[in-house]
Amino acid sequence: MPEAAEEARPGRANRVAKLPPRERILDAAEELFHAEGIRGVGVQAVADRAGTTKAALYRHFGTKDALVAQWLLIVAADYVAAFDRVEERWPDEPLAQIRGVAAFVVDTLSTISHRGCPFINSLAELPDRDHPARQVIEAHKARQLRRLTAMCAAAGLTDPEGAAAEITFALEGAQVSAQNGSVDRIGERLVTFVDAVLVRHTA
Amino acid sequence: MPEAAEEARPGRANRVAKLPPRERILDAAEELFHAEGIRGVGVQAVADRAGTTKAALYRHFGTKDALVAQWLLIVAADYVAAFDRVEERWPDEPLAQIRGVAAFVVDTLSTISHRGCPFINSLAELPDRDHPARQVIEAHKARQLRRLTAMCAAAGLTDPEGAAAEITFALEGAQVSAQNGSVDRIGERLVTFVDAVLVRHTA
DNA sequence: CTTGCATGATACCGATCGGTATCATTCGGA
DNA sequence: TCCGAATGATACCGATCGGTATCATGCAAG
Repeated sequence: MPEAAEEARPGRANRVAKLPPRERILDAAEELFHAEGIRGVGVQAVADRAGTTKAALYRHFGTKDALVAQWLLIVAADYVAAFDRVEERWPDEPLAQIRGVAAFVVDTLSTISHRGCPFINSLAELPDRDHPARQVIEAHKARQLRRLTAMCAAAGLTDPEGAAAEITFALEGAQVSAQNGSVDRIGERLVTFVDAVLVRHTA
Repeated sequence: MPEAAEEARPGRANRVAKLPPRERILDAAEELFHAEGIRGVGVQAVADRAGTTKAALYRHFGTKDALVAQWLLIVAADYVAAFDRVEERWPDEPLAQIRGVAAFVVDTLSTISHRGCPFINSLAELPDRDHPARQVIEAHKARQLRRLTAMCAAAGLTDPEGAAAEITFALEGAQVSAQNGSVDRIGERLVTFVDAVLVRHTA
């Protein structure tokens, strides 16, 4: 039974084992960049984790910075998918959509256990405003705020921009607080909090 | 006029010129770590900026990690001083104290122009939970939350812990939003927001 | 005046960094 | 079947990293 060797490493590994190198590298990058930080992980470590070599990594991405940008593009796509999901699940119910977005962030709070939001962390690690990953981050933040504002407007809230800004505060503050672990019961507090914002902005 | 040479470099530099090396190093570290990130600044660069040498740096701090911890201790002391100030300025007026703390954070929002909160950034750059600077960060966050909770309790708010947690969300979320620049008029929004929290938790 | 300590300058250490070059192997499509 | 592209392995490059050792200077207290 030769294929039994696939279960040698548990979890993610065997699922990834036979993917093309580009996918394996992105998978390894996601894991390592998030766990150790961008500047704390060398390209050799990423290649090793992906079961390939530095040469293959540079053939596909050309630069470590480009790899970082590609990784953040994937993370951003997860958020886009989450917004799509809540819009599909509660059509014509913008208030439910907003609560759905908050619930999505609450879910990520446990997933990203104590290592925080990849975008916030990357922003701290990439002070260079010309870094290719910065464009990805800014585009993501702008898109998220735009969709949130649209939901607030559709819900008939007074001052949709203000409501969306406050909700953004709360979402990002919750992720930071979860990272440093000083505040407990963050998920519940965040939901309560977003509800309060919605109520206050309702005529 | 020999002392006229002191005004050769504008701003901070001449004030620092004749301080003992330890102070100059901490001053340079504060500037560089915040601007470029901890991992983005080498000890040689800190020593150069301080007008001294690596040898002197290691004589005083022993380790780069220890220097980072000392730097964060100073930043934390600034926050402690801010809390002391609002308590001294509005004794027996806890609501005014809380608003004063929020105003202090609003002030820092422009000071730390687009480079974010040193604690949040350092947390992203130091994934190692045993890093000496982590203890400084955790102690700071815990102390800040404790004092904020005490103010909320003194103000007679229902659920002081909840109110303090929500205010913490807002303060940290505002700093992150200021860093990525996606949200405008952050200062006003933060003040509005904290007021709303106080109102909602008032019986 | 002299002694002693902190400082500044410099060279050096091994390790690791991002990135490149070379070459044998493998594998899928014509 | 054969060919060409993609892959894996490995060695190498210059630069920089955190950290150490050495030594001459300068300054301040005895």
